Amino acid sequence: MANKAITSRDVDFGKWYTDIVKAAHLADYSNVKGCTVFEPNGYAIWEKMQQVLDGMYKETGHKNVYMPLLIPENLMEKEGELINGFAPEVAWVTIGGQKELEERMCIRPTSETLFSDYYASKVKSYRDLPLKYNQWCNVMRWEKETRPFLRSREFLWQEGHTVHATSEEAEKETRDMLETYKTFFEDYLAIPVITGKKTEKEKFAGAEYTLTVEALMYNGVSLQSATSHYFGQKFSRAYDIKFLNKNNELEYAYQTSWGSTTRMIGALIMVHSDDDGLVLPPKIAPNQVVIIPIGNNDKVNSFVSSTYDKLTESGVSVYIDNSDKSPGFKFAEAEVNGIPVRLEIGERDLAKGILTIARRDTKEKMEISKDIDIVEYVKELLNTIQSDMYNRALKRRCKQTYECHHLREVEDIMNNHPGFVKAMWCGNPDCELKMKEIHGTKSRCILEEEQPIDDKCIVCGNKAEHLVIWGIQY
RNA sequence: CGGAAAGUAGCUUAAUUUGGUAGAGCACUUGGUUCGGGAUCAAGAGGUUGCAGGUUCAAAUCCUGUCUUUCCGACCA
Repeated sequence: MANKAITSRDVDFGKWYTDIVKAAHLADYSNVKGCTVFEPNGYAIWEKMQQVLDGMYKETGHKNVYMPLLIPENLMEKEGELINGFAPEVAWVTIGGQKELEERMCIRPTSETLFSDYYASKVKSYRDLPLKYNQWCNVMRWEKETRPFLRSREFLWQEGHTVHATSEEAEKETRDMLETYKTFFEDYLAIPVITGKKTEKEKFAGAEYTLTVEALMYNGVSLQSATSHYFGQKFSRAYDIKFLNKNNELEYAYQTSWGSTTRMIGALIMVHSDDDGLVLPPKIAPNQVVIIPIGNNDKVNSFVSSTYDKLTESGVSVYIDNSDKSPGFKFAEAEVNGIPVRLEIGERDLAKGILTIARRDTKEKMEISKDIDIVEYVKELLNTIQSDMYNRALKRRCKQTYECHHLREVEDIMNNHPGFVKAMWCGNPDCELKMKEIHGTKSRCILEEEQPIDDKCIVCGNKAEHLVIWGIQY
């Protein structure tokens, strides 16, 4: 039976999304537009994401730092493209409501300026390089339209900023971090992604180029999910980050930055969840298993606690729902919250020598012998759920990806059943603008490794340069 | 930032048209009986009607402003 508090995702996807956010207690609205409260369930997912990503960064030689929240105006403006790109959404600070500070300051929308200024003072020699830093923090961008997780004015993220002695090394870093994101999305979030290069029009303000991880949501809308930028010497020239190379020549350093945000929680919802609530992939679920005792007697209680101990010792995150709600209520609540595996332990089953185990993703219920090696069984089930979730998402994305050779095909697709459109492009920004007239279809990224599917641009018919994935974006 | 709609208890809402003691269901608290798909009985608590002004003997209701939310455009992770 469907959850009464949740609108069906096939009826109204936008409403369904916010219903899930509220029903699963991920976030709540505050009195400031675009600034939400991260509730325990939502924040726990973020902590898990942080834990995994942070481990990956550390393994590849990155160190965490923390930069100030405020950026002085003169620092912000040194690199022209960045400030031009961000100007409309930068929040400036006033004191006591009206009084401007002696030096105007803004709340960071991103921290390239702060890192670059810092690096300028630290980098003297090729021996100082590379510097590979990352920070976990909040940033503020004054968006017009907001949605929990997907687009908020304040959001949490990680931003990596690195400096290198050569362009080769910096470009490799840009690629490596893109791969890290891809691995994280596919192996942990169970979300298949497409990677590629942003067009000039869509790239990060101030970057030489931007690499991106793009995912397709259940409703066929695409979501830019993480980005990795190569800056070349753009920022080092603006901020004067110079070092002496091995030939004793003064040279500007090469930089990168890469980021991923709490938007990933939104992606998790829109790819996997259903009308009964959240569905979490086991590898990112703060709680992987819930044990629901049914009835209250010594036999049940001792079996529950020994099962709990075994699972906990083996590293499975598990909790016992000991509240005095009815079993049916607990089942429904575990489902809304997206707990991957539910173990129902009751007198009736124990008498028969069995346990009931249910998986959240398929809602399948199985009866297993109570003498089975529960740790092994649960671990295998968690792995199965993880890969099944990925495969289902991949299958859906394949179904929602279309090769197009004519604009009218794109129009037909975006009208009736949106998704990723693969089509050739000549490289002219005017053709991107034309494409945008079709329900706001934008280039998501340039596919770099796939074979061309046509020799003409789908918009103007001139010689095609790139195979591009197009989509309607969040 | 332009266009549209909404805001009454934690949630869903009644009373707004025609100004006159803000009422219910779910959730919550206490006690009992229950417990294998959102249990049930009894009692109880919870509101300056988003906020600020104005009109009036009287405002949830009418007027003005403002904030928040949702949808549609423009901007964006």
